[in-house]
Amino acid sequence: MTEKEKNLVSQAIAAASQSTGLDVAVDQSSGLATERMDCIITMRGQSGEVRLTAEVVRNLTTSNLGPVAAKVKNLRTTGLLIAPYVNRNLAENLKGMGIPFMDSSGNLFINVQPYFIYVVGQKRVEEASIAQGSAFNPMGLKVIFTLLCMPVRVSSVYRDIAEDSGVSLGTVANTLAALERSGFVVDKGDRGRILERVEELLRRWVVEYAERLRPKLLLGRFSPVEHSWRGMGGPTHFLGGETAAALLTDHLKPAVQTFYLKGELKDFAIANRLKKDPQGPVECLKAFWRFKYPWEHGHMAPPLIIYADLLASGDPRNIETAETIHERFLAPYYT
DNA sequence: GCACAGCCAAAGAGGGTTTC
DNA sequence: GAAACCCTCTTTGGCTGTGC
Repeated sequence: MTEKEKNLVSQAIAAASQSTGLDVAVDQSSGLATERMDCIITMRGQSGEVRLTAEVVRNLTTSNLGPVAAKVKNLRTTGLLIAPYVNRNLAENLKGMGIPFMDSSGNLFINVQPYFIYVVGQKRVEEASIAQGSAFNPMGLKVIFTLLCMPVRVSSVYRDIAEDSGVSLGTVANTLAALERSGFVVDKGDRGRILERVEELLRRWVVEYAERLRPKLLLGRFSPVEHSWRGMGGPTHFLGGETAAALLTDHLKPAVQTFYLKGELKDFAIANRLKKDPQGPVECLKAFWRFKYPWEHGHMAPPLIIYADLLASGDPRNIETAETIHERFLAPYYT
């Protein structure tokens, strides 16, 4: 965790102690003082003690609620989301999903035996902005995406990684250095570099992608004149999100059709008779990766993109389908 | 000596904030 | 709402180190 994330944890703990009267603290043996992202929060009162594995999220919004929720749910122990501020709407959503949270203003939801605590509506306190580790800025996320799609690439020379990721050499150097500092990349000297804690890196990438990179990739939304997404996808555009997931799992009827474009938006819109509509069900994003993902569904975006799109939607059925995508197309390559 | 890989400093671009 | 300012991020280009 960065210093500012540690500060956020400290603020949230202090606020939680005040609003609940419980003794809330960080288990110092859990790794808060290290570079690890998680830490263990203990809550003690007359009824007993509970231990929760905390995940710090700098900027919790409805758009990244899905991936964040999935990440916390996937923790092996009971998770706890710590954010700078959780408004009433977000609090209701998190409570509905059964995800414990606390913020630096004293809002919190805990439903872990023997405690049930729900505090909402506390006003936002002045918050320190949480600095982002440089690996998880938009350009860094492109590099990490390349490494997650092709883990062997981590041992390639910087220039090849830069080319595949569509970023500069300096960005690759900065990103790999940051990943090394956080233990996601280990330099084995003559034996090259290796990716570590891949699953954790993947979960973190998905959250940060929804929040920081995906909004920058959005080229526009459209209404289809004809409803004919089946059979689409090719060298200049890839199916993503619900559209690809529907074909891969037969578990969804896509409400939103997502396309990642290599070519010009104008050409794609004309060819497919799309009408500009900010609320339309067709979304077009820029395909930022430069490599050919090695799988049989060449007309689709890489599975990591599909997985991230589904989680970013925040829809419970999409989140369920995302986990199917994860089990079938991602997990086998990381474990 | 040459080619390649990695690192680093400086400059530019872009986005956010403040002021009028 | 527009302009000015500031800060952060990213790229560029050159330097150094290493291997052949």
